[in-house]
Amino acid sequence: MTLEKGFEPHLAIGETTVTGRDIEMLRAIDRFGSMHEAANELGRSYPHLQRRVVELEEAIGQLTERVRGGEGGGGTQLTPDALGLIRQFERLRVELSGVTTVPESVISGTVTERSGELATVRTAAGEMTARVPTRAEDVEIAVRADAVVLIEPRSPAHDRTSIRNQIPGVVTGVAIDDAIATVTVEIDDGVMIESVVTEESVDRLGITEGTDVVAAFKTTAARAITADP
Amino acid sequence: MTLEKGFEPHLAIGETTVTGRDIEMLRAIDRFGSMHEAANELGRSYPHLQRRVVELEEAIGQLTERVRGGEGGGGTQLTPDALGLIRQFERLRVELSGVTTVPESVISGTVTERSGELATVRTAAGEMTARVPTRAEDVEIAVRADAVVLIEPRSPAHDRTSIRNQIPGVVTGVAIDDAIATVTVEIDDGVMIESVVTEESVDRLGITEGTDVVAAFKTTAARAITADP
DNA sequence: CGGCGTTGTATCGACATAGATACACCGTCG
DNA sequence: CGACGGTGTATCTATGTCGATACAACGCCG
Repeated sequence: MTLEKGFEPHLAIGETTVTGRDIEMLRAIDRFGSMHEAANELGRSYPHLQRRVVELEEAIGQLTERVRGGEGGGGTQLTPDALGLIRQFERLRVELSGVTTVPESVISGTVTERSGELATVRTAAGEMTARVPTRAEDVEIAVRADAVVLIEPRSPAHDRTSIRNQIPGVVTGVAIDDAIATVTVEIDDGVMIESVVTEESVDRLGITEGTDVVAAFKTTAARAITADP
Repeated sequence: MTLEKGFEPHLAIGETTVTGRDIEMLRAIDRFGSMHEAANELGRSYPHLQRRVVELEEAIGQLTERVRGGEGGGGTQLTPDALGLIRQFERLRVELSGVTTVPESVISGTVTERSGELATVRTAAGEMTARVPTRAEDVEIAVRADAVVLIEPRSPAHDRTSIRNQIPGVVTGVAIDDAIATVTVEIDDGVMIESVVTEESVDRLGITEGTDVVAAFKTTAARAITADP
């Protein structure tokens, strides 16, 4: 039984929310220069589509230049704001899909010290700092693999960065697919951290199975959730 | 006009998808030990709620122990699988909400070279590498602020890490809230990158307005979308 | 000046969703 | 043995969504 992670993005302003359907609609309007043809293409009714455009504009501001009559009967062009809206939505979708496609490492531990939203967590692989939104004792720290940096050991001056969690380990696996490598680092017996890096970085740092590396990640990229409820 | 980023998470298996409403329902059943009281609490009709439980179980497997008659008239208890499902859903929600709560930086540029899913992008602030899923020419690179590392300039050996994008800039703003700082770095005239770091890092690196820093992020954490729809 | 293909608007009907109601079934408890 | 409070199920109805239809308004074009 494997459940597939999914999501539906939206952008909200006041009562109205811009959905994927709206973006699809705006893109069709842009493609055809006509709400009528857009409605046809999408298999939607023109009256509702037109109504929706007005509704969005009432909430967000001008999104279209609609002309009635004239050459070709008229038409509808998107404003730069509308194009920006489409891009913003697409960025949101891409970033969210990053969550569902990038692997995540989970490390359990217990909170030893708190400071605001941050906390120090004692784990099998040593102490780490993470964001701990809820008041919790036993936690699981989750780190996205694309937030994990691999550092060559014995290279100096790594307190000169904002990366506070730097955990030495040994590479136990390297899987390369289409110029992107997923590197598994064992930071304690049976405790793994995954990192996705470019194939170029793997080559440059000479990473293969058995290599000593430091797996590093920012405190703000590590999120803890309570382990129990 | 600021649009608030949002999303609706779900878990899919075959035709049926588990929504936030389903999770809310399961949690209410767990709280009361009774589907009837759960329906009351949520203001939902018992028949549909009961039907939905059966539907979910047909897709996922046993989620409840439902007994009819007996002490207190019977009742419904969640199985460990159901509790695991709730946790899985909650974790997905937390991961996704990371995207909507952390600021993103957007940098436009044009693709100059491709290698698999990766590409080199020329921007006003120099060349960067990013994930570019679609075949695109003009792109926008989006980077999450919690993936941006701040590095002290003139510190050596930063080719000894898997961070390929290292862009010098000047700090133009530091906003501290609850031990977490949002640092704005100007990497070119009017082009900003935001980074969220701990207050501790801000102090340690001596970051204030006007400080020279290097804003760095991994290629795999930078995602590009087409600028033209 | 009429035709054409748009935008704008009112209205109807099909359909899905979800609450409301009613009732059979079940097993313990007083 | 009947009351009680739960599960299981059929059915009706209110509601909202969305496509379908119809028609007015508009302005270029032949």
